[in-house]
Amino acid sequence: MNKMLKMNHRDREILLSTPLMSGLNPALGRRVMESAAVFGAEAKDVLFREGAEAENFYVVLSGYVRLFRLSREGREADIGVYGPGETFGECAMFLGCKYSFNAQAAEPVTLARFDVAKIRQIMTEEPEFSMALMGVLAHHLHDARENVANDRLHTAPQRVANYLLEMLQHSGAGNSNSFRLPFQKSLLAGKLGLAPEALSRAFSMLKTSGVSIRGRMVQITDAEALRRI
Amino acid sequence: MNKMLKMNHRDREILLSTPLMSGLNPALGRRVMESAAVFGAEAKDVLFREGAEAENFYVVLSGYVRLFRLSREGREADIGVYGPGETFGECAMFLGCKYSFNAQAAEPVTLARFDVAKIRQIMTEEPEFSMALMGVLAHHLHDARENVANDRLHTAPQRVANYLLEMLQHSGAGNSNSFRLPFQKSLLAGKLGLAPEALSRAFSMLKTSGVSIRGRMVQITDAEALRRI
DNA sequence: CGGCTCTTTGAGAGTGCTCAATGTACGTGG
DNA sequence: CCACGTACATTGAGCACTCTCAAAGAGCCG
Repeated sequence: MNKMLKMNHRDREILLSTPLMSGLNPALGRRVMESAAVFGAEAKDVLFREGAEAENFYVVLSGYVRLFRLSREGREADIGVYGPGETFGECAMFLGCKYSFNAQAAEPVTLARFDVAKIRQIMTEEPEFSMALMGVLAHHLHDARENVANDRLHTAPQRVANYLLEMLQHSGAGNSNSFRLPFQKSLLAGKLGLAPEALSRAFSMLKTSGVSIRGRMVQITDAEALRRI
Repeated sequence: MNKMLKMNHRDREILLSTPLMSGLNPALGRRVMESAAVFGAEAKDVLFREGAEAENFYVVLSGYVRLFRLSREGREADIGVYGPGETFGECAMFLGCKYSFNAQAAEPVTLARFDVAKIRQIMTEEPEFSMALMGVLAHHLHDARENVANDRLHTAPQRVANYLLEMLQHSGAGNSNSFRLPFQKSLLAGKLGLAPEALSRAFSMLKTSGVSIRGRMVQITDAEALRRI
């Protein structure tokens, strides 16, 4: 658990193509990279807990990470799921340096860990980096609000249909009509604010709208019908 | 509607004590202020629509503003409610300069409107301002995620109890056990993701936990009982 | 006092959760 | 290579919750 790794060429490449870093000039990119260290974690490893002192934020290099909050009775609610190229935990820098949620590896992952103190210094000197980070924050904000609206406006089958259509866009650029779910169904259920059973039932309802599922493979024969759900 | 006003001393004072501006050095504060104009709007006036070109963001000087999204069938879901001293619409600057939600005055309001182009210029030159804006973004992000978790973890009476306890903190610093709701109950219902009827029922359930309501006045006789809900 | 809006109350239906049991996939070890 | 075990996924039944629709009540401003 939390095994330190040497940053290899591939890690570096992924980091540089991240929304956080892709726009930076080469010198600045190198400087930011120097405040990062790469490590691996196993499925279910806790990366940090709500309330803990935030000395780092993270970028996912491979695998998926789950952010969630706990109720007093111990029930969990997912707040977001982040995959390769995405940043998480950065908001704690501006919220009293305390994490406001829990983070857990949903599967074996490799992560880049950034040092908050060093990054904060960079921000005071390099507006270019601040702009990039604001972009990330704004994007996360947009996602979170979209989640709120989605939960409040749409039923389970509608949320699932939306998700499938979104995935269809992002994979194969629209020419293909099938793709692979990027992670476990139970994780997807959490991301959509559903119990696993509800996701399962939603999938079986969508069969009548031209969706077929085998394992993680999804095939969509009638995207129009999905949009009408 | 959208009546332009001259910025008076009081407006200036409120703006300067805002999270967005309170930390800035005087010269920078003046410069930021110069990119703003004050105006008033009536209840239900639309300030901007989802998808519209974002040339401004706003700070509330008085009254409350409602942010919401629309479903295809025309149902509305509130994403946030912002009051005096709070910023909204700033995220659009980083999302292709398109607003991603609708904004509407919930009552007569006065607002400061900031010019995005000028502010963007300031950001490239003044890291101090960027830091402040990142603080605002991070805070909004935190609120939005808290909303998601709240919706998914808590029932209507629990959400209302949470809200009342929060309000009790923020008003009177804890020595008083009563306060006034800052806006209409129907707006509060929307903010909490409830139909007005559900809010009403939640209030009447909370009567047995030492909450009494008359109009907008709330009295809490047993805060401990509320916490246990 | 009358008219309007906001709020409350009631009844009914839809939606998703919990719990429990069965099915299925995958990885391990015999 | 097959048998087994474990974790994941599906299915069913019952229940809790909140929405919708409809009507009655309260507050506010003219």
